[in-house]
Amino acid sequence: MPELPEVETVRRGLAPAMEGARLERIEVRHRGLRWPIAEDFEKRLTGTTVTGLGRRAKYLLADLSSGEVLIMHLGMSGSFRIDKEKPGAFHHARSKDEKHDHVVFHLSNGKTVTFNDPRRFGSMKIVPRAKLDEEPLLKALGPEPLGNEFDAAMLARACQAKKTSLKAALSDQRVVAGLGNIYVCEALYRAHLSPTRRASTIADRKGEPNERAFALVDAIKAVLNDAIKAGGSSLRDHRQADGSLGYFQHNFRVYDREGEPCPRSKGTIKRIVQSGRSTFYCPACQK
DNA sequence: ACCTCGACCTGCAAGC
DNA sequence: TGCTTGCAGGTCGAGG
Repeated sequence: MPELPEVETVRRGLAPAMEGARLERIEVRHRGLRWPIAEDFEKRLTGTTVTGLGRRAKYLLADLSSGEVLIMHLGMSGSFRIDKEKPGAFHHARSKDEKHDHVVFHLSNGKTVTFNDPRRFGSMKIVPRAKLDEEPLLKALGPEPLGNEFDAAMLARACQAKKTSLKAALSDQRVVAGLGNIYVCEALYRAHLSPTRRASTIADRKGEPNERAFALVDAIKAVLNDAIKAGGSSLRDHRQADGSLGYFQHNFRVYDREGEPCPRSKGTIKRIVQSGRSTFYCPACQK
């Protein structure tokens, strides 16, 4: 579920609860995430204060007063929940939703932040801040799509020598960091570009961006900004409900709409498989 | 060096 | 109703 906009929405939801709070107690109920949670995880976190909560691509980065950084990834099915610990309250029986609560952060402000992840593709890792730029998880990541370094010239250069499809290139976190299956489909739709088109066709022989590269960069930025905006409003709704973060509904134009009419042409949305993942697009208006 | 594919997990919906 | 199958928003590492 979580691509860049969802992770950013989670970050914005968690920041008010976590920033400035001390981690009083860490409860790890299941160490078997994508990689096992380190044996010294609880010890390294307990007693430190979260000084800031940031994001790089789909990773959440919690800055700690200990001089370390907690790196978290939501995988496919991860989410966070904020609960207010009511002193002396009965705790109700564990519901089905709590079955996959793997890590619980008990904060000094009386709140708890719980990481839930049914499929356990998520991950958590602590690294010294001084070593963050050598961190293998982050080192190979391409530019942030909403940052200034991400532009048509850069994208064209990155795609110039590629033999793969545009879909595969945009899904590659080394080319641009934070897009996933949904937003790649949505961005290509907005840019009127076919997911099967060779990535190198957004550049000329010299690697200079062409019209398609400019359209694509604009589409990527627009679709991400729209989704973050939608996430912001869903945040307000969700917080009152059950505090769960990481999940919100928006209207995709092509994703998961196989067989439906194209919103802007006479075409019908088609589903194909590219490198093992579903791609949705309109063959009539995406060239 | 590049690219594709299987593997890691659980849950859910569709089909029989 | 129950079983089986396929599919899911990610990414790493093996193998071509």
